[in-house]
Amino acid sequence: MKSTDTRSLHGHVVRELGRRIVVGDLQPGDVLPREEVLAESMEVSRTALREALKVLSAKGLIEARPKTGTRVRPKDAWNQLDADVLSWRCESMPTDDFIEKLVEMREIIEPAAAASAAKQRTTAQLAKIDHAYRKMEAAKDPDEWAVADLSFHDAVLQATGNELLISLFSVIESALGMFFVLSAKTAGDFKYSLPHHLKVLEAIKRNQPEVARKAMQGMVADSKANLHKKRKAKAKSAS
Amino acid sequence: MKSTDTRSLHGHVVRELGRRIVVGDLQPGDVLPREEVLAESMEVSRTALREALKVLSAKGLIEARPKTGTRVRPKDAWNQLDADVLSWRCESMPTDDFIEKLVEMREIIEPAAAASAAKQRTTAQLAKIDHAYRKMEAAKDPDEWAVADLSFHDAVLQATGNELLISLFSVIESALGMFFVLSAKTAGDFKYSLPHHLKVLEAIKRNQPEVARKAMQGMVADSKANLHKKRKAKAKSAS
DNA sequence: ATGGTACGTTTGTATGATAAATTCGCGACG
DNA sequence: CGTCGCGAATTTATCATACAAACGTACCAT
Repeated sequence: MKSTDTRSLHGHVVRELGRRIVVGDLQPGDVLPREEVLAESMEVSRTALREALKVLSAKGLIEARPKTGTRVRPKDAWNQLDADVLSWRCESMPTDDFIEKLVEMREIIEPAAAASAAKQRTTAQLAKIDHAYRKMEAAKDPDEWAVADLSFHDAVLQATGNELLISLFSVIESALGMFFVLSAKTAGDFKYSLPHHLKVLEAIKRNQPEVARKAMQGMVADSKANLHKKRKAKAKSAS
Repeated sequence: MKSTDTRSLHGHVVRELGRRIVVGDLQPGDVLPREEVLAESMEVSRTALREALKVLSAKGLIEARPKTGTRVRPKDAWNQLDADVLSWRCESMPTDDFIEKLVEMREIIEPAAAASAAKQRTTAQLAKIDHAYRKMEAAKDPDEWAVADLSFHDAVLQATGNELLISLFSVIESALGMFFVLSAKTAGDFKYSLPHHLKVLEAIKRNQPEVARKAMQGMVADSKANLHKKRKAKAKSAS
């Protein structure tokens, strides 16, 4: 997923202000300093600042009005599914509660996607899924497996033919990815979920939506349980 | 859902360019004129144009690089779940295919939300759902019923406690709403789905996730069938 | 032929000025 | 005494211009 690059000047301002808002440093209802002084405190020109404000406004984080000033909008107006908003939350607020919500989204999306793929798939799309599966099978190390795994799930989503679903998956997965980084590497047998993937593949091949749904449900549930185990182990080692 | 207002100057440019891209008038890979001439053709200053471009960039529609120019990004980079992008698609491309995808999203979200709500709900959240249901029951005309219906579904989503799900629902529903506008008004009995809602309410009250899921599934399926009937009737009257 | 360097084009940033919009207070009138 | 309307002040919105930085391209040197 593409996020605003922090190299450019206004990009840095977007990230800085966005983080402050998402983190809660700036709370909904708060009015920010007027553009002139805010620009000075950020050490950028008013032009660059305004471009940043427009971007944050597009993400639903702020709202600017003449005379009143620019204020932080209530949380329910935020574009929670924006890639940046999500990544900012992940950077600073890795509370178990939030990860739980991400996992819940995955539990909803992936089984539904598998079922839809089993209905809609073309042979070309099936071939891509099959190809990804073979890559997983052939993976020699956790890194190879990780990219193959991602392309498998991506291929399933593509097979639904629903770009809304694809976009949603892409956002959620990239956010969850931040917590999965070392997941596969620390696992004793990184291929343990291969049978799950095979079940999904077979069901999609045979056009059995409900079988595919169940199989994917099992896979996600397994992954969830694994994540819990990891987090507990991490918490123990930290204490 | 909050969309960029078209009253402001750059807001108008955002909408104009956004529409052109989403509609396909400007295709992925196309490079648009350089800022100076584009600003002139839009009859705005380069400053205002650039603010608009930054917003479109935040939505993933375009990408600007020095020397190369600004070009339209591939469709799979677009923020398909952005409220504006969706509404632009709805304005100009009301193909049955796209509506189908929106409905599919709803079929995925709502039953899952109902199940989650049945698990997580607080008594306060239940009270809100109940309150919305009574408003539906008491509705005297299709307009009253429409707002009560929306608040019912919204209350269910709120009860999941998952702001990601809430945000997703909000976007999808507002897009679908554009096709439902006259739906209730043209129905002979606009309260026909009241029993469905009651089933969902009862299941959530009794903390029965799977019952709630099934009930909501039935409701959405019914709504889908109704929409199909409407579209066929409309197509017939048009011919 | 290949590699590096100079140049031109386009976006990025800065600055200052003016327009438009909205809130708030003040005053007039009922 | 209350209410309505008008004016002033403040803040964002827009504009015009200038300069800096980045990137591709082409040319030159080896």
